Amino acid sequence: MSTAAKPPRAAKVRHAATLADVGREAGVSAMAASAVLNGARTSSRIAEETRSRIVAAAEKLRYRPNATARALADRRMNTIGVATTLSGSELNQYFLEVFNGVLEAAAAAGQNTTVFALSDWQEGAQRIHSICDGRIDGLILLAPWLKPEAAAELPEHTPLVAIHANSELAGVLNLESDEEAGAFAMVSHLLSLGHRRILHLAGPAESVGAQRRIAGYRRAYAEAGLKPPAQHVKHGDFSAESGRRSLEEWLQSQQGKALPDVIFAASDAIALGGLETLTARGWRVPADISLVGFDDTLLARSAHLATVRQPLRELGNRAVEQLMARIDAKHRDAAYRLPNTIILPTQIVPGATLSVPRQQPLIIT
Amino acid sequence: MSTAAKPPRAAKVRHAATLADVGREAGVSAMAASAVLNGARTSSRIAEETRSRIVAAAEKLRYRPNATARALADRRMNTIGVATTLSGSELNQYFLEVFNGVLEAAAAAGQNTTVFALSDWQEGAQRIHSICDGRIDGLILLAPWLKPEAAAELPEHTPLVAIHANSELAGVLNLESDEEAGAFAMVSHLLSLGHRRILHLAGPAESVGAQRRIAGYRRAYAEAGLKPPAQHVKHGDFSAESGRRSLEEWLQSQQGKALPDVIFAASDAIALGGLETLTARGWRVPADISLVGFDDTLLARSAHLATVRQPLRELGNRAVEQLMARIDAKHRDAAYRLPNTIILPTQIVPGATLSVPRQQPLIIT
DNA sequence: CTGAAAGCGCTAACAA
DNA sequence: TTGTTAGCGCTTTCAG
Repeated sequence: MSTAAKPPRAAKVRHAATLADVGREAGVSAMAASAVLNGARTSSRIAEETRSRIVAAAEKLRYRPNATARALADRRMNTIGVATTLSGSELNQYFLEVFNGVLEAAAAAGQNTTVFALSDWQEGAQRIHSICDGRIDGLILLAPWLKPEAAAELPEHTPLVAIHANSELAGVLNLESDEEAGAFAMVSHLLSLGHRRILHLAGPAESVGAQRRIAGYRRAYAEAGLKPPAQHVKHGDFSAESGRRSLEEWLQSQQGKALPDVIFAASDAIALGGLETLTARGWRVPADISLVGFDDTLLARSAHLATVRQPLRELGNRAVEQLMARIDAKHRDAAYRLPNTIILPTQIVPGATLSVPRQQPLIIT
Repeated sequence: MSTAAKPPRAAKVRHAATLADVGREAGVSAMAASAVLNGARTSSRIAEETRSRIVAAAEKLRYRPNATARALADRRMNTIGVATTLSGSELNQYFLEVFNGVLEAAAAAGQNTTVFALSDWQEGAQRIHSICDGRIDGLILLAPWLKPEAAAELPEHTPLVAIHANSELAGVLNLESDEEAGAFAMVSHLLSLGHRRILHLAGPAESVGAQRRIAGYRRAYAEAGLKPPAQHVKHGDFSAESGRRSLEEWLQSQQGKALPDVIFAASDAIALGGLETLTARGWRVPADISLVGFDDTLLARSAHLATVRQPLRELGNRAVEQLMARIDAKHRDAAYRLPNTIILPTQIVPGATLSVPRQQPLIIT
């Protein structure tokens, strides 16, 4: 046997050279190496000569700092999480746009972003707890649907921010856009164009977002001194498939009556689904019937759909900004569970699917 | 002063109760707690009585395992990374679809997914190194464009898998779809419908993906015993904006000549951009001119664009599957840098934008 | 200016 | 069956 110090254990997997390796190579301690290579505010400055020896050694050994070790010592991963339900097959444009905003702002703040795809919000607080285990410094909840009981169980040690939460979450900032005002503005605009029979293809009855769009729809009629036609709000979910089916069902139930002047869909996806149904039945948009959506996703823009713009990307930006503020506060040992609500404005987007109503209404067959 | 043992340091930030806390509470050691609460294969089984005491203590203290500590000890984060360039404003449907596949497969494998948004592949290997620092167990490179020099510098200690790499990467599995065959099949189909003047709006000349589509386009003519019309390949990039502009430019350069029978775009985005240009000039699709794309993104499906399907979601699935195999191999101390190539088939997707050519060609004005 | 020591929370090996 | 010891790689006091 030689005198070579045998390693305490056959390292399972070597990640790369460590600070200790570098120190050994340069003939200094690991902390000297740390100070030079990663040292943020290690007040003690290292002599120029030592420093260059260390740098050379690091270079030679291809030293790479290990993020998990640093995270353990710092209690900080420099990573934020985004939790959402990416339901099955229908690709979610809403998610994509918000996510882009998150990515953008996170990158600007020097943070990484990890995505947690929940199968269902009902697994809720439990799952969220298991996410907040040190691997992320803060979490964005994207359109969470949590029961009040679940909300009370949310982790306390990780800053949380929600976007379009379906109910208030104790101690969690909620970011939203002014959906009621957006719906109000759009429907008022439709009324001012002369439309009267406005069919609203709404979202789920339990969704506050859907409720707010309906409220805006009703208020627009009210403030115009008009009454919305009976049976002109049809619930479904926010998907294209739902838009297709739900319009079809509605039309079947209204045979022989007048075709609406315009369809106001609660999402772009619904609108595009509805468009399929209209086209399949041979109606032309907007000559025979106008169509407007809600969200202003890329899909809408590419279809030239008139819609209500929600500032999706900006919601993502703002969520990150607020989350970072809370993370920093926590690390400064300040209060970081600052509940609050931020509401961004919505806005009407013109498009090729909207024009004035026909003179003579068509009849539903 | 009381006799209370003062803590060694005022804990900067408490994550949650630790195993030591739980052990103390239950009157056992931390490793007993570890064995009970997290213990995978800690052979020594704990007495039932102790176990329940530990579980109770954990419950009471709301114990949560700390992911970073575990990662440091295990050298494993149970997280995979996806690196890509998400260029500026134009939302990337290609990314969304692949990413969905990745998320799906990663979730099934119990892994999380973190996204690294590169500003540019040219920062390349350097940036990728800084990503592979223990925070992820493996990395998927999405459509990387790396110079050979950069490719040689890729990290060795982290398994890597590429999707649609623009050049072979030493030691990195590359997943792709058969673009040449897809283009060949589509153009052959167009020819069989009687189309002859097929304008190909291609991608960047340096992109191998673009080159392969062009190769398929040429081979289809060749195998049909025909010659492609002169000046009927126009380069651009893969975006809608490019499709718009590049078709416009081409049309301007071809004034007075016959309008092509059909446009074969190298991406759905290009096709949709081209559609705008055609519509703006008053041409109807497919009555006046047919249009087909490439990719089969959601955008194409929603526009009923005829296109060539690349199995984007499946590419994401497969990338994760292969990556996991390599990560596992590495942890078993087996070889994990297994270069290879996997090519998935492409397929023609019918759509409303394709019909037979006009009898009399229109003239470009 | 530099090194020694302790600890972040967890796990694997070895004693008891 | 359980506790002890020794790290994973890095940072941060605190002495020298």
